[in-house]
Amino acid sequence: MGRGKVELKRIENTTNRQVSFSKRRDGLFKKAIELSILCDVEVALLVFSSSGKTYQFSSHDMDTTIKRYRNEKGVHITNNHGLRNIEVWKNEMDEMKKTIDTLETKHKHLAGEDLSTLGMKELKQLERQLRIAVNLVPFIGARAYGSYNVERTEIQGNRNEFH
Amino acid sequence: MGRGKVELKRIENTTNRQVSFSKRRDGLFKKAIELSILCDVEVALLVFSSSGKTYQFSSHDMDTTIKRYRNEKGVHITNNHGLRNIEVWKNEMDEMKKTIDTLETKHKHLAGEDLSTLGMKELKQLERQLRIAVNLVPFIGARAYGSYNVERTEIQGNRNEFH
DNA sequence: AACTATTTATAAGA
DNA sequence: TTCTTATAAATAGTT
Repeated sequence: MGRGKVELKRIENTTNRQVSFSKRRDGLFKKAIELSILCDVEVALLVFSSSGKTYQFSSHDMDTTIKRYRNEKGVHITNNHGLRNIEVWKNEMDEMKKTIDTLETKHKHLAGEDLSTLGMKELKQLERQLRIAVNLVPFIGARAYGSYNVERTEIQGNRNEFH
Repeated sequence: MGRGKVELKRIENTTNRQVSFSKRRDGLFKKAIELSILCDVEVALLVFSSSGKTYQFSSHDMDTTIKRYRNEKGVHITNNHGLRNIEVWKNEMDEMKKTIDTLETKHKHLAGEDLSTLGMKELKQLERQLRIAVNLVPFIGARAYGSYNVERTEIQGNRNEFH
């Protein structure tokens, strides 16, 4: 729209380019403002000149508009990715919680607590394991420290039988 | 530029407003593209229609351009909120990992494994705990099942003493 | 979605 | 630069 048509490519003449920039920049901002008012929409426009100057317009609030853009983008790309990662993390944490639960239960059983939840079979197995361990401890102790006094506690299971 | 001049205010007729939006939006994006190419400058344009659709153009890269804007504006107040949450999660997971490690080690000790890492004091304590447990099991078994045959395994610690 | 009468933007010239 | 002006481009209202 001028005395001659212009090709859509960088204007090589520096002066012409700068003059065109000035005119077209003003025009663009005017159009952006018009669009936002006439059509009642949210518009944000950022222009950085090659000399480093910043020109901006935002019909609402630049940061809010940028956030809105980021959110919409994020929902598409980042969020899917991020959510999936979070999902993985959650699962990992759930697994860890289960592991901790299992270990705590086993630990309690080996410490003679909460045995009422065990069946006969499990109890027998636990007893066997405890007997092996209780025999192993003084053996290891002796090997490690030479002198190792075993506890004098009576082993109840050796004296009493239940039928 | 049409059959009539338009006042710079919201077009009240919905149809007209939407048609104008469509035409002017296309025009604005065209102008933005032309400016960036002809004058070789960085341009970013965001438009959100009232119906929620997002239209965007950026001559370089939207995120880079937004960052450039933020830098110039000195807005370094990024959302550390999300990162902080992730940090909390990470710490929580680290704690859980530690808990699992500890429980696994204890579990091994109670099962008579890895005892060489224990000192004399810990060995004695472990032995005491095991004796209590091994006595407790048949007692619980009898209470729960009435008839409970104790294992016949000899308790080594009862026969041998280490000095 | 096309058309077209007008307005608006702007390239080149002064 | 800024102003002017011829012409290209955009678009409001119409079909």
